[in-house]
Amino acid sequence: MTVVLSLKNKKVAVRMKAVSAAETGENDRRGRKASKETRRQQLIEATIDSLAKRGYAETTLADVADGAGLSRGIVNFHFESKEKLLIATLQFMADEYAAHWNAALEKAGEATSSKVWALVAADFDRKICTKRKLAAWCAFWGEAKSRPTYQALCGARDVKYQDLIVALCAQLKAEASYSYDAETIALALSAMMEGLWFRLMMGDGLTREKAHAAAVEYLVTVFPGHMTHQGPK
Amino acid sequence: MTVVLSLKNKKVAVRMKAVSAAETGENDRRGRKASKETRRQQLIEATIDSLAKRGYAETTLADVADGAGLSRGIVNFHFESKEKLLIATLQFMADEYAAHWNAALEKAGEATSSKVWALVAADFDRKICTKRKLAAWCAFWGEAKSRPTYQALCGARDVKYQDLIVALCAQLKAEASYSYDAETIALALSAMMEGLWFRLMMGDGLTREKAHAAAVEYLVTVFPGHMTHQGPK
DNA sequence: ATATATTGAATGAATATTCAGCAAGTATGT
DNA sequence: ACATACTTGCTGAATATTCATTCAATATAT
Repeated sequence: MTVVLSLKNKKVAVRMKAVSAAETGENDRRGRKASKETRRQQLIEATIDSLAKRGYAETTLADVADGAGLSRGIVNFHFESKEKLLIATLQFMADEYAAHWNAALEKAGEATSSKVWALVAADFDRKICTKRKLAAWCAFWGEAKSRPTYQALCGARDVKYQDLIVALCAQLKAEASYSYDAETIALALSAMMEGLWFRLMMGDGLTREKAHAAAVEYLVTVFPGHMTHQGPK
Repeated sequence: MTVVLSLKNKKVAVRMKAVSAAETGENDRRGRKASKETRRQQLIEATIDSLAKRGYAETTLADVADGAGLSRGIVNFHFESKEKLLIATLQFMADEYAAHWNAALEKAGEATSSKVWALVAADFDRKICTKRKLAAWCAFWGEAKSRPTYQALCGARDVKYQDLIVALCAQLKAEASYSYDAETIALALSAMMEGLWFRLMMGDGLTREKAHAAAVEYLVTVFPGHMTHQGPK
């Protein structure tokens, strides 16, 4: 009903094209099928892609939107700002990571050694340990020091995780009277896993399997009474 | 009577004093005395500051110029572009790091164990291992995967370093017939040191000393025939 | 019909880059 | 000594670019 200026005729023509192009193919992404939550998730995935491919500094909303096959303004509609999209993305990865190691802990046996083994294995699981996700983590790490919000979510292994590792190491020490300080060993172990992640991300031909093997070697060496190369005793 | 130039708020005042400053002892930075190389170095230091303080994404040429107490156009005059300034900065840090561990290796004794000990100690030396520099490294890490130029310089421990560590581990193994695979141990060791760096940078109250102690604990455990907590045997 | 999701052009803010000009030094001529 | 032209480091306003954000128009679903 609203009357349009002369210039707008062009615009309309352009839009018509875009629409008909959209109708032809993909129902899944185009069309209005997607729920709000689905669309948010789709945008988060596109953000991880962009972070992995281009790094934090080069990640633009345009790239995210393109990656999701949607239009330019879409992010500001579903998230309020770029900043909020990035925080939601980081939050998602942190939640996923935490859920993953918690699940691994559930499935592990009662024995302390089984728990430690399971936690280490979880870190090198295909689901978590992909180049794509490691690269996205690393993109955030680079910015974390100067942004409290990121820092809180980025201590990839958060306080709860770190406390757990320390407690488990202390338990192992008590069981077999190893001589080392539990906190020191726990620090060394988790630092090593982070370093292995980092190397995987940088991708010098290091594989997940080799990285896991290095971590296992460490376990066997430090906890000889509890671990073998094949698994916990 | 000396001119103080630490406060950026007084930019105008400082600029005015350029003339009189030349007369005083301040001619190192102000005035026209600074050689091209000196000025480049000054700008590189300001860049490290900015990276450490604001992260890669938030580092602007304006901030670098302000940090150096110079004018806006200065970076494009001495370096050609922002990109080239950043590469020069990374190159500087990589050179400094390499020079540092090479020097440590020189000073170390002939024994293989002394060399390994020295390399580990070098990584946690005050000169290299400051929060400022670790933060700058981390800023580059985040971007490295998507930029070949950075990636080449960022494998903080480069090919030469990695080969050296592997060779030393193999040597120790031969001397005392440890059972592990030298490459695996070398990987674990260097990954752990990188992880410790990372944690120091994130700064959860971890100190250089504690980090070094964790690395030493590892050496003692893995090479019991060669190492003690106090040093190589 | 109304509400909701989506589009994409327009806007504006941030910031890298350019460049004409200034000033401090230096060389040459008188 | 002094003057003149020339070089070099530097400045900062102007320009160009990139990109997040906004919003009116439009499409789709209920």
